[in-house]
Amino acid sequence: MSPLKPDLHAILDLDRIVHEPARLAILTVLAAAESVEFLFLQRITGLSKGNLSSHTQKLEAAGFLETLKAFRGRIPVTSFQITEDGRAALHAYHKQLRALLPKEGQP
Amino acid sequence: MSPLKPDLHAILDLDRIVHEPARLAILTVLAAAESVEFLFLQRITGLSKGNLSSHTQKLEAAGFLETLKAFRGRIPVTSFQITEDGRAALHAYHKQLRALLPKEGQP
DNA sequence: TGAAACAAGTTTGTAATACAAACTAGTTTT
DNA sequence: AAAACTAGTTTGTATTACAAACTTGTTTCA
Repeated sequence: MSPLKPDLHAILDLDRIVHEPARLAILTVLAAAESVEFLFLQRITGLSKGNLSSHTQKLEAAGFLETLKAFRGRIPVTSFQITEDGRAALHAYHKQLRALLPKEGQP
Repeated sequence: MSPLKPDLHAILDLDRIVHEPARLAILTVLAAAESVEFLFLQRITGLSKGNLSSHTQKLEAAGFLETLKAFRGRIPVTSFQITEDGRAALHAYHKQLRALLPKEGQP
């Protein structure tokens, strides 16, 4: 069988929740920290508040992160934590990408 | 500066034309052959005709492939060829992905 | 011969999406 | 107490991915 075919299906089967750049960026940050605050996330990603809010909601609906609402003094602070499922999904996504990326300098 | 930030922008700057899985699959096939016929492409990707047609149109509009219409006997046959721009975009995309993928087995 | 089935794509309609503007609810400043 | 600020969410919109239905032509069959 052609060596191309499996790669093609790997491409078409990529997890779309993770594949979206904004969400991949969010998960990447969350994977590197215990927990991350909304405003910090907004600043380093450059996403608008509305857009960030909807992506985190989508990631939460997928079970890939948890939202923690707290107060600092009297100001509300929303933080996010990646879940085990989220970490697994991110690793699986990385693995899929590695599998379909040609080696550097390959035709 | 945090080592995370550049990666984040690499993620958010991914070329959306190439990033879409269906189109990435198409470009991947085209990059491996002189030219590829519509129906062959449809069969190995599993995309519907309509979907394949609109993705190839989008890739053509981006200048990433060329559409060649011919006849085999009296039956029309549409073939596609990746352009230099398309190949460059695909390679750039691969490079960006490599840059942002953590090494295997890294936290 | 002409009707029905088939081939190769394209156009059209639709549901889902990404995104930012506008809004909400509360707090601090003036 | 009014104005300005903070932290997010909801709403509206333009784009998109996708498949169903259509178009144009060819072959088969009655």
